[in-house]
Amino acid sequence: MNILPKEFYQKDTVAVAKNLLGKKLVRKIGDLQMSGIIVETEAYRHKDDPASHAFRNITERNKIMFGDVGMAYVYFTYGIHYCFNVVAKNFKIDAGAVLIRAIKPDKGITRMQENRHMKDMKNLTNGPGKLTQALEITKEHYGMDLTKKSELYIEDTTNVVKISKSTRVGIKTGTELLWNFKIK
DNA sequence: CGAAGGATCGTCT
DNA sequence: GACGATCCTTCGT
Repeated sequence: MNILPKEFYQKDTVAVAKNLLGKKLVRKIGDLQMSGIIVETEAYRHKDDPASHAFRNITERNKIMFGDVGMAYVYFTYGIHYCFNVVAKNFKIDAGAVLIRAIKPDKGITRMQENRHMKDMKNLTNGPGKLTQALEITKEHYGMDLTKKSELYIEDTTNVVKISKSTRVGIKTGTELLWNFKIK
C-alpha cells in the first residue's frame, strides 16, 4: 500500500477527518511494526472553531497547525496523556488538524498490550491517550512528516467505510458542530 | 453499569 | 494560578 500524499491533507479539515477513517496508521520501532485502522477522528479548525487549539493565536504549542499539511501535531494533556493529530486544511483557513481518537489494532498487538499493561483488546486503542500509549507516540514525534516512510506514517487503503457523525468529545465550546466521525 | 473524583504537569492568561 | 481535544479506579445502585 502507498503512503497518503500531501494532497490528501490539502483539503478542508472536516473532509480529511472523514477521509482518514479506514486508513492505516503505521508505527515502526526498529524491526518491530505496529499498525491499526483508524476508526474515529475529530476535526479542529481555526477561527470558526472555538474548541480548537488554534482558535485564538499561534503559540509555541500549536504553531504546527498553521504550517505544512501532513505533519504530526502531538500535544501533552491532563499531565498524563499525549494526543496525536495530523495537520490538514485547505487554502481557505490558516490552521487545522485532525485528532486521531481511536484505531483498530492490526499488527504488533503484543507490544501494544505490553505498552498498555493490559490484554483487553477493547481498551487497547479506543481513545486518543490510549492509542498514543500503545504505539509509543510522544512529543518526539511533534512535527514529523507523516507522508514520508519513517517510524510513523499513514498508508492508503481500499477500505470503503460508512461514517457516522457526532459532537466532539471533552470540549466546552463548539458543541454544535458535528465534527466527530466514526466508522459505523 | 454509570457517576464521580483523582492523577499530574505543560501551556496559556 | 487555573485548567485541559483523558484515563482509570472506586463507589454506589
